[in-house]
Amino acid sequence: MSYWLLKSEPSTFSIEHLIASPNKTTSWDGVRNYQARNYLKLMKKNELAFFYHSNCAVPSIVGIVKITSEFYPDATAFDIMSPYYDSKSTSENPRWFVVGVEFVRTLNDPIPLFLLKENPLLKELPLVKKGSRLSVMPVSENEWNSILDMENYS
DNA sequence: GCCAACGTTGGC
DNA sequence: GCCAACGTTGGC
Repeated sequence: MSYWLLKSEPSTFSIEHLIASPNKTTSWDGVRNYQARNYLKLMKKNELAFFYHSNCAVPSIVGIVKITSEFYPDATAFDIMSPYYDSKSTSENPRWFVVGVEFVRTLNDPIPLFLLKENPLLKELPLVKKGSRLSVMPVSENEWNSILDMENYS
């Protein structure tokens, strides 16, 4: 059982968008970074992930989601009208993938990035490292629990 | 294979 | 809006 963290810009797709989606479920599309993609491919059904809002006024972990389906090809890469189109990804040889994600809950209070950075137990989390742009990352069980411990103190 | 140039991410 | 850090591209 692994834990994860997924970044999204709320102006593009926020956790409110996820709640408003059919069955509160979506396919996590548009990942176009090899390291992030490789983590997507490791995700197993029923594993949990934090939902993080990036590139906004107060970047924060805002909720928890569950993996509902393991990786399959990202159709947006085949769609010439999509901003995520990639001519090098074909249905015969797909380059990019999605997983299915379902809303679990929002946090009682979002945990802002600056507080995550202050927690010495999270020093190794890629999210808090300078210059880190990774949009899909693993979270260790200890880190997962440490973050949940912060939920009601922020 | 190197690396300069470029485009993107994302905190601030 | 700025810009540092990063990843990718492509000439050589």
